[in-house]
Amino acid sequence: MPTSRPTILDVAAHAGVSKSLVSLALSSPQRVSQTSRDKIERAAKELGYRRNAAARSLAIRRSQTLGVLVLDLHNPVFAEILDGVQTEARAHGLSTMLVSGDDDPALEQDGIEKLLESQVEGLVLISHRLSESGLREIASQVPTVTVTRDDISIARMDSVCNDDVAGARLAVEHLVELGHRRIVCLSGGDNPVSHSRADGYQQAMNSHGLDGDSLVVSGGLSDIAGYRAAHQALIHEPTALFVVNDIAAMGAIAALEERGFEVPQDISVIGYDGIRIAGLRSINLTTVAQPLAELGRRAAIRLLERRERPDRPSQHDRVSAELVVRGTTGPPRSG
Amino acid sequence: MPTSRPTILDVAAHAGVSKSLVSLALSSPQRVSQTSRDKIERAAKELGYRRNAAARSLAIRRSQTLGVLVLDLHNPVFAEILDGVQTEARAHGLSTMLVSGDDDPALEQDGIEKLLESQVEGLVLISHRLSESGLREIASQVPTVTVTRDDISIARMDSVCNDDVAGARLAVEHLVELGHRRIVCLSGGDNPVSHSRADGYQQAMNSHGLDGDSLVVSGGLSDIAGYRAAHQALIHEPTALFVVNDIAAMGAIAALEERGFEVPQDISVIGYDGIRIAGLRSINLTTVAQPLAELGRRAAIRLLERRERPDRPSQHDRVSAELVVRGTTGPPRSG
DNA sequence: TCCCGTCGTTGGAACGTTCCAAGGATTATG
DNA sequence: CATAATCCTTGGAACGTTCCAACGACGGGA
Repeated sequence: MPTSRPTILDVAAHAGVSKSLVSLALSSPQRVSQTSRDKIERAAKELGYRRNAAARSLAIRRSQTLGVLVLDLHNPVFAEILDGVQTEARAHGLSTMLVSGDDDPALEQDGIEKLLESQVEGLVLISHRLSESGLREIASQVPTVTVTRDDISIARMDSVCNDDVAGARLAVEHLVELGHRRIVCLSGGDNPVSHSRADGYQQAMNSHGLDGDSLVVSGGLSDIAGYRAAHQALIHEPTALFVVNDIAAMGAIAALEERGFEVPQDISVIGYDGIRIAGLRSINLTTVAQPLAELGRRAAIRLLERRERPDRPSQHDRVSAELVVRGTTGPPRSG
Repeated sequence: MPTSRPTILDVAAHAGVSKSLVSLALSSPQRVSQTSRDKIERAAKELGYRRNAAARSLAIRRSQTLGVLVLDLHNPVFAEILDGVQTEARAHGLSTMLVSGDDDPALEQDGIEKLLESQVEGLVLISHRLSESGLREIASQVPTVTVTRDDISIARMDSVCNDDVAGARLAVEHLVELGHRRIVCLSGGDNPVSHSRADGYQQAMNSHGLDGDSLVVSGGLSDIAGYRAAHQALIHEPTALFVVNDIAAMGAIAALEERGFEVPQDISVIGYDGIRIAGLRSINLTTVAQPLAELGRRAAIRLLERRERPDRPSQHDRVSAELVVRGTTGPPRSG
């Protein structure tokens, strides 16, 4: 700030060597003599030298950066996925650049534009809402992987998801084992994820001969949506609810308590996602947990692979979710 | 990816004009003729041209980017603060680059290094844990503002905080108005924020002549810490708890319910921070809400100001917190 | 003794932009 | 009709790196 930052030339002059040698000392120290190395190190420290990432990325023609787009920073799953991306990226010497769509498609588009201008070497899209053609265009320019969605398949684009159908079955199995029969599913409305989870529910119910007892109430993915859907579900006197995401499950529990039902004594509730807060003592939600960080890690790995081999076939990873039994499920009262 | 990206020269050749004109058309279109502008636009679209941010930032000698360091991505307040930073930055045509310290001081240091190498034009530190000398060095290189902490004052560094003492008083006032007297404070351990909030509690208790009833139990800022501290607090038969942050308050509520107390009928609980999840139906926590996005917005503004006038005196903003009454506070049973 | 390989070092070109001084064309002014 | 002013356009230098070909010095093998 005081004056402009020192450059490699300043360091070179100060150390009495050429700029090339400074550059070399910075990137592969073992290739310069001990004496020069010392001089350079000292000079750099004295001047407070710091290399200029822009110049570097221009020269080497790669940014060493991965771009990450999240739909909305407030979505609690995002931080955990991002964690995985960052860990893996860091292990390979890459930085990550994050932009948030803030739930606004225009900003989302804008953010991607920024990332591409920054020459990111790969793009992780966590719950985007781009059109197929938009995706196709992006994927043609840079290695891209979508996390959480795999409804669109595009050449040169990979995806990483959990197996929603299997996960939902896990949830139902758990309830059935506890002795429940009248299990209602609170679905999250019209999106691929909710559909798959509702499917899994249906399959599991059928395979236990509970077709007659099965019922899907469609709501939304939010707290309030879960709250409302639970009120509706109560008409059918369920002994357990399978809610397709944790946040909505939290809303559902609020509704049940409001109506005087105790969870899990009167009605059991199981969610889906495995977000951290749902594990806090005051909620203690039984759920099907996605390995969120693992999703992020895999996404980063796919990107690194495709960077090596841009034309390798698309890969669609499925990681399996895991039942986490906590305090909101138990045997039914009369079971 | 297919071949290397088109550059401004490719566009120029394709449009039959000079590179300089293309550059001009991109930055100030009104200064080139209609015909050239059209040709250039068409050429750029056809080639899928996208400007190279690295080259640009090298040439103009500024990155147009703000750096943000967060202590830990999982901290629920972070997203909301970041929101404010991004909104403000965006309004001024700046991007933001986020790095997370992941609760590890080495990574934190590393992240800052990365940001500085990227020539960020300002740095927002959200709950850092740097030493004073570390801070001083950073602030000497780039406009810096700390959010959430203002215990260290350094030339050329600004800070943005809420007024914890006043906020804590607000909480106590609320409880006193409801008729509570035996109000216990669950503090968050040995950090500046917790101390200030406990101070505010003490002041408010004194000013209502409740010195005799005041009691501070020291715990931590986590869910479990709140849970444990609540158990301790119960020994003193409080009618209300003031917990210095929302997450710990959630833990405290869990403890109370476990011991058979109903909230707020038997014991009222009020938190501090105003994190979004605590407002969900299933928690519905009364709290003192910091204007989190506003904190972020202000931080960005300070940075922009200092970018203009690097040597203006340090400014320490205090924004005021606000009482948000929800479902966990009410009149005491016998009041 | 001469040549060759190795080691440490160097200047120059390149990366893709922006900016500036200056060029040419056209129009306005005396 | 000459000159000035305006508008649009241009080439070249700069930004701070990395990389490459090439250099001299030095030691070892023939």
